[in-house]
Amino acid sequence: MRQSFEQHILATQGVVGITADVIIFTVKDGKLHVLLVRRAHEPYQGRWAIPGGFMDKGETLEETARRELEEETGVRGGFYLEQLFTFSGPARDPRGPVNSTAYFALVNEVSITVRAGDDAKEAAWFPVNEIPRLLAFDHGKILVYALQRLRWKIEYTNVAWSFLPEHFPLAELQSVYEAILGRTLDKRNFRKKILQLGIVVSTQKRLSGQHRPAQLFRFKTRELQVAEVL
Amino acid sequence: MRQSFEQHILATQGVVGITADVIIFTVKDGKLHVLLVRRAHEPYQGRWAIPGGFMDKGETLEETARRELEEETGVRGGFYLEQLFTFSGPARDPRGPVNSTAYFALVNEVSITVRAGDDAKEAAWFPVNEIPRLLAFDHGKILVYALQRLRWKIEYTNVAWSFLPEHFPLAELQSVYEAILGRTLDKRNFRKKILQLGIVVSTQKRLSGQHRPAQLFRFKTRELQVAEVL
DNA sequence: GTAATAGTGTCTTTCAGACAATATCGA
DNA sequence: TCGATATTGTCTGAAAGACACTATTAC
Repeated sequence: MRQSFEQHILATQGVVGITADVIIFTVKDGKLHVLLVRRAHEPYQGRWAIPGGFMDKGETLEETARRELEEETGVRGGFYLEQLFTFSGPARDPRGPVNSTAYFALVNEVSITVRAGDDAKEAAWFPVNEIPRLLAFDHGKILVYALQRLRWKIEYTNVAWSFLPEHFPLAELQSVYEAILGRTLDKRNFRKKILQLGIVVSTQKRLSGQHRPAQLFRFKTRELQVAEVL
Repeated sequence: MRQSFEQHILATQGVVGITADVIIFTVKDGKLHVLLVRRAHEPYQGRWAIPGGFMDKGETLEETARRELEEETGVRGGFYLEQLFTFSGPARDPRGPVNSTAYFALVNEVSITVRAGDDAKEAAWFPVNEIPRLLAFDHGKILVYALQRLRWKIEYTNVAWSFLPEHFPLAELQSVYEAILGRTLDKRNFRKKILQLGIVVSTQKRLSGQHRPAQLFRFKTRELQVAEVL
């Protein structure tokens, strides 16, 4: 029975590669960045690409995505990962049909150390408005889609926690929002809204430079919560 | 080169079945319905399931989904189709690993004629709150997810067009919203909001029974548009 | 006291939501 | 004129968005 099932699959759909690609975002220096890798092999050798890799036997797609994320960044937790879309079709990869399920990951800059994975000879952060025009495969399209989703997500949920350390001043939270949305926000209205939503709670003070020290906050929960932030 | 790519895939990921499953929604008799099929073969023979099928060579997943949709309902256009999520993992199907990409389709009741497809011996509409407890595979979970997404989509976009004919009275649009959201809406507030949004435009009058005839409206565009309806 | 950042309050306008009476048609 | 459905407006409360000054610290 198992045998005939496999044969049926091979006969009707053929051999299809299955990959998980992970668009890894972080906020660095007040700007939203994406992690790209330079491809070490054909096809698209030398082009920048979204990190990804083939599914292994017995894995789920999410496990593949987590594995790729760890290989590239070394994060061990405290990040946010969400499935984005599955891209398919015979023409995406010259080697043959490949189904790629894209995920996006949001990581805190300080919790990671970038390193190039297997199939890549180089990995680097790119500010989202300085991304190379030509990426490998259809990765340009995928990136656009991921950005849209991220912008939506940051406005309607509490995911911003994934970019921040446990404790942070509100000004830093605001700058995360500004980096992702690409516009400045009014400080008073922002604080009012965030505090009234109750997604953060205040804690102690903060050591600081030659100016008034800021109060530190933390997120009430570091799991996805729907909340109309903006 | 092609050969070694296929061999590499087979060695590392094995043979993975790829299906597109389509959750087909319609509004009938003022209630939201889902189309289910009764499985003709093992596994889960006799159980109700979401219609779906394996991808063919050279197809995209969306083409597979459209094909399944047409097989089951005969619709030829005027529907809405959107990718939902890709479910994966070695344990979903006893025959072996299967990646299922779920789509949801919204169709106008009158544009279709239900018929059982290949792998099904029967197809039927179920009101969403009278769905059999035990569905095949993990289809119960998938359905819950689809319902969430549909409820979100109807509140924030103009997709309601997909359930309605070209011309319709506002009361019918309202009943679509009520069927999907599962609560009644105030007529005055609903009309105010919809008209002010400008997603529908008025046309002529309507022949009717023994009461005041209603004005007919049509959607300004029958393509997805973001609009905060409710 | 100065430089630097943190923190706070009011006003206006818009919109969601509650609520009930009149209009028009066929019979 | 009755039965049935269509159509319309007002009020209230909540929240978004514009806007500028005071507070606290290190030096």
